[in-house]
Amino acid sequence: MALVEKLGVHLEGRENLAPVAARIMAYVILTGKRGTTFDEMVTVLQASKSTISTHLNHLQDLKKLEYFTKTGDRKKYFIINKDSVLHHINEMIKQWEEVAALHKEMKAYKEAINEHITDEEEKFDLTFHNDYLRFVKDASASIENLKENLIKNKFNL
Amino acid sequence: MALVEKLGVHLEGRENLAPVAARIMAYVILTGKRGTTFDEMVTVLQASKSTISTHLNHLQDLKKLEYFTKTGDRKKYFIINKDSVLHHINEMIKQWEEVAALHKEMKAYKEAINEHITDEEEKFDLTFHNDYLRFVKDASASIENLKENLIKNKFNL
DNA sequence: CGTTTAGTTCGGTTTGTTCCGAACCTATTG
DNA sequence: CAATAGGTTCGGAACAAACCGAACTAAACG
Repeated sequence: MALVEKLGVHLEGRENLAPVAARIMAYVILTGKRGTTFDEMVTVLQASKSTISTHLNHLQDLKKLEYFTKTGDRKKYFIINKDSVLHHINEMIKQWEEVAALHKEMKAYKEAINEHITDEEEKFDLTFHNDYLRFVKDASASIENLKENLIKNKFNL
Repeated sequence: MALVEKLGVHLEGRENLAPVAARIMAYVILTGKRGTTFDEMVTVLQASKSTISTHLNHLQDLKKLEYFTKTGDRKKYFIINKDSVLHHINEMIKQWEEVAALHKEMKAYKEAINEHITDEEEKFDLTFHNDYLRFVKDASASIENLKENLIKNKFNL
């Protein structure tokens, strides 16, 4: 349980989730493949049914959780999304593309203004955006690479 | 101003900053090296002096902003921290180290439990943590690499 | 030494988030 | 068909954050 809390705090900041939502994730991760049920979470996390219900649905919408069932059993057994690592990588790539697009827009804005300025000293310095763009480009490339490797490894096992 | 808002929204989510704090960052970035003053931000961002003051100090504590002065002028001219790209990279590395440490702790916890389980089927599956650890390790390595390159380029210019 | 400039501090209001309980829904079971 | 299991939905309470205005400080100017 100490680990659940610790991991919970981490996830709360990192993925910005509500406290209970983060604890659900933490608990599900630490429970592993046996899966955990709605009732178990209500008991163990000491939260109300409504809170668990809401967050559980939200986490499924975000594709962070999924569940399996057992024949002759109405309960759902929640586990983390099987390709959450891959999903996470894709999210990162998407975010970095967004950042790159923003920097390009800012650069274009500054370049447009620079055209109307004669004094070289007054002109916008673009190195910040250039540095950032290179950084993002390289970072994206290496993440993309990791993604490929991960996919390969998945099918070679 | 549309760009300030757009970039503001982005920074708000990404660095989790308060709305006005994010807009300050956005405005400072888009103003560039000429720098922007307290008063200018009060006017242009349409926020109170107290709000600007508080956030400005907070952003300086976080090393996101710094200022320069002009002789015979009491105002401070705010600009983004000169090595914010580097700072950002270091933050990322630190965060990933944290993630790695957590995964190691979870793995250790699961391994300890596995020892007391005889049925192979019931044992915790550790591939998730192993995948994640490899991912983090590789990601850290490539970011570390980018950092080196960036530093080299800075001094070769 | 009174006034202006540049900014800080504090208390309070507004706004937003997070969680809960109670009522409700829909299968299944005795 | 009443009861139970396994949830969902909604209104509101409790708490936290973000922001503001007013009063304040500290340096510099006239």
